[in-house]
Amino acid sequence: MSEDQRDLYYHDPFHDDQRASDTLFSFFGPNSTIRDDSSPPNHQRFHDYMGLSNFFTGSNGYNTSATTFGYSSSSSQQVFSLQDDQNPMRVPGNLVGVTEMTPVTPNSSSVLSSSTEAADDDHELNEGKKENQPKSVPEDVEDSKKATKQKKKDEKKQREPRFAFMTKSDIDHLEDGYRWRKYGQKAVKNSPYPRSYYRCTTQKCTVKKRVERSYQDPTTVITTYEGQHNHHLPATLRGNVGGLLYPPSMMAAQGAMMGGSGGGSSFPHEFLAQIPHAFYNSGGGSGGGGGGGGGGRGMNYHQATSTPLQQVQIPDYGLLQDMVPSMTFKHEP
DNA sequence: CGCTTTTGACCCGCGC
DNA sequence: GCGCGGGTCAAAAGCG
Repeated sequence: MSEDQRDLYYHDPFHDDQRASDTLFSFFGPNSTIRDDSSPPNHQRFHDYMGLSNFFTGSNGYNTSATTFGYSSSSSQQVFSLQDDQNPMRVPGNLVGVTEMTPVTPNSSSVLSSSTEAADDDHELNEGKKENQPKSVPEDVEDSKKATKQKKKDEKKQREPRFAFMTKSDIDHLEDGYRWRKYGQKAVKNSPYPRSYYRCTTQKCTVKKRVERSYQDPTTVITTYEGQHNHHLPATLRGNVGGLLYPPSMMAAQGAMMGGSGGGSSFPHEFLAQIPHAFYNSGGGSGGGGGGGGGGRGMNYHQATSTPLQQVQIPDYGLLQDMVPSMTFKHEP
């Protein structure tokens, strides 16, 4: 694991106040932070989200977001956080912070500008690994294994862009509209909580995500997405429907959180769920793809706490130490 | 029966 | 070179 990740996991996200206050700054500038002190209706917040959404969806791609952040794509990582000063969020999962982690690679710009391609590469790599690294390696495969090794060396660290965020939730695996298959679990050093590894079950989709609970704040779940979905939300979900997670008003808009109306559900959880989607599939939400029927059953969100977020901070990301954009996110009761 | 989860083993990169 | 830790594989078990 790279240092950035290590920092994410091992630095104290919630207690290193000084650090965060030094690094956090208004994401959209003083007048554009997500802050609804005057308790505006939800759609007002979605207007605020627009800024964020535009930021994410922008004109497609990581470079855009990178430049929006004010630094080039050669930067290792980009971070912003959502901050809720005191007021409780009436949502199952409270979004705490979001982090985009671009690949740590010499030519990250190319990855950023063609992340789909990168995803395919990764897929091929994985396939190659599967085929060429069986548990018991026949001798005739040895050469190809070496070749693969060399190839991998050459292409080393063609990592997928990563995108991490923290949520306040009782459950680890928050529903985000996609289907995931768990493929591993590891104990995390210095943490009593294991880290789970998930892969998108959609064919040829190489998106992965890691889910772990913060050992500093067990109520906080750290989710890290890696890769880019090359498909829309699955039509059916286990106990959920994409269209429920993403109301048509949201789906119809370009990308996430674009809907001016917001359907009256200004859901940080939706926001949470949409971030990777919007980020990776900018414009992918066009046409209200996830129809799925608007109302009916309540969203099948797992029960999560509504614990007020007090001092919420993004952790020290090491390489990002001088680049920690943030925004304030207040929610009226 | 098909899909998902569990879990031990393995691979790999990195620091010492 | 070795050990450590993160990430992945894949067989077996579990589940609906």
